[in-house]
Amino acid sequence: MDRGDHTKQLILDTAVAMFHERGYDATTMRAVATEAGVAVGNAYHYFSGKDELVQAFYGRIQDEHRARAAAVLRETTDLTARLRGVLHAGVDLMAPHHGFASTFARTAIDPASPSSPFSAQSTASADAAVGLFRDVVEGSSTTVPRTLAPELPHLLWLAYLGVTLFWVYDGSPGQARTRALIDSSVPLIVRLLRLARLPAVRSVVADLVGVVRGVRV
Amino acid sequence: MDRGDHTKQLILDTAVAMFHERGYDATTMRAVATEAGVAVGNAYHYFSGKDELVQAFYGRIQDEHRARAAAVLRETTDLTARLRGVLHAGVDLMAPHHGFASTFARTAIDPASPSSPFSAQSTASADAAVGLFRDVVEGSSTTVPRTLAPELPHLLWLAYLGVTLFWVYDGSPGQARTRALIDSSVPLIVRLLRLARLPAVRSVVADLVGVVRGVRV
DNA sequence: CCCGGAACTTGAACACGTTCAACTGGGGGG
DNA sequence: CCCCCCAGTTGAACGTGTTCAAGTTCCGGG
Repeated sequence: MDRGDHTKQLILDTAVAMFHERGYDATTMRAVATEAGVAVGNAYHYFSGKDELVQAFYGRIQDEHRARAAAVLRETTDLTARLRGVLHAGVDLMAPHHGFASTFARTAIDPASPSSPFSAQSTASADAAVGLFRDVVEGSSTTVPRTLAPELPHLLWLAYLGVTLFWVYDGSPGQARTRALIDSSVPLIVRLLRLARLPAVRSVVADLVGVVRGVRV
Repeated sequence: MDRGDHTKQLILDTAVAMFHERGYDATTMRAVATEAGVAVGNAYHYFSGKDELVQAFYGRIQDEHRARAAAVLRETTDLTARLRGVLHAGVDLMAPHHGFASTFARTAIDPASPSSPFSAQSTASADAAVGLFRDVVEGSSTTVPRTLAPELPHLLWLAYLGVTLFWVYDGSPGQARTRALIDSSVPLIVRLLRLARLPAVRSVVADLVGVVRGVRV
């Protein structure tokens, strides 16, 4: 633990508090530095830019999500409940921060940004996320068709990203529509998995797996 | 035609040229104004900000896409060919601008931005796009299941947005992977439409339609 | 011919994110 | 005990997007 770690946390906490109070754009680096009692240049000693403050904050949420998801997975082996629980846990955690969610989406969408889910810098956290959905599936009482099994965790991760994107756009009170989306689409996904066993559907699923495999980097 | 329309076009043309030469960030409003032979304030008289230059440029591409798509639809009634043709036309048009595509994605992803596909300002162009996919389906020789028909154009538009997002991330030469994605997923979509008639699949489709209807604004 | 106003044009000024050369202080080697 | 080193810290300075009060040009009506 270096000398400056306390300062770093202080700056981050101050920034997050101000993001909530005023929003991202209205929070200036000067104001964050002043409020935290440091010089503006010092903030840049710990964070390479304003974006990185948001990234660091999102990193905290991801850690917390993994922890809460693990708790959910300990409770049940029902696939629907597991998937639903993990997705809801994510939405629960992000809910207080919906106000500046669009800011994070804006930087995350840029393929060149380190905070993009598909960037080299995010490989570790992306792998962790895919691993989480692997746990969701493998620890469940539902057996997944062989052809689909290897791709399913990655597919569910993409679905989670999609839900997150929907959440960003969701202006309904308490993001109720995102909750509704999860509650209606999770059972649907599980039903689709059962359907994938039908002979008539199988070859389509095989092709679908091929497409998804092609999308992977 | 107002007095200043020529100036407006000149500024936009200059900006687009400079975006290609130097990229978005390295193109300053001062440089655009100087190069176009106007004062910086004048550029702001015609465009409310740097974003709007990109938006205006994208508007041009959308118009061109509609025109080329119409040409494709005149040629064939085969649904696969129609859908494939319309998607490829879009990728063809955007191809020369892949370099600063991420810039556009960055502003378009913000729900508060006028250039977001889901914003109030984009309603007209979104309706036009959904209408385009309605033409794709209705002018084809394939008959679509009744339950699915009302939602299909909107669904295909969302798929198109997805393809566009994939294209933004596609670093392969000539965005070949996006082409491959289109070529493999379009026949898959058409097969899924046929599959939707199976009694065992029907109720799932009904639920799927319900989810999609819930996603709509 | 003149005048009023609207469209158009100007560039200095502002606040911002970011950089960087200079400074400080405390801990470890001589 | 001293000195040196470097992580930690400073704030002025740079270039940016954007604003705005002030000018200029142009057209239509009196």
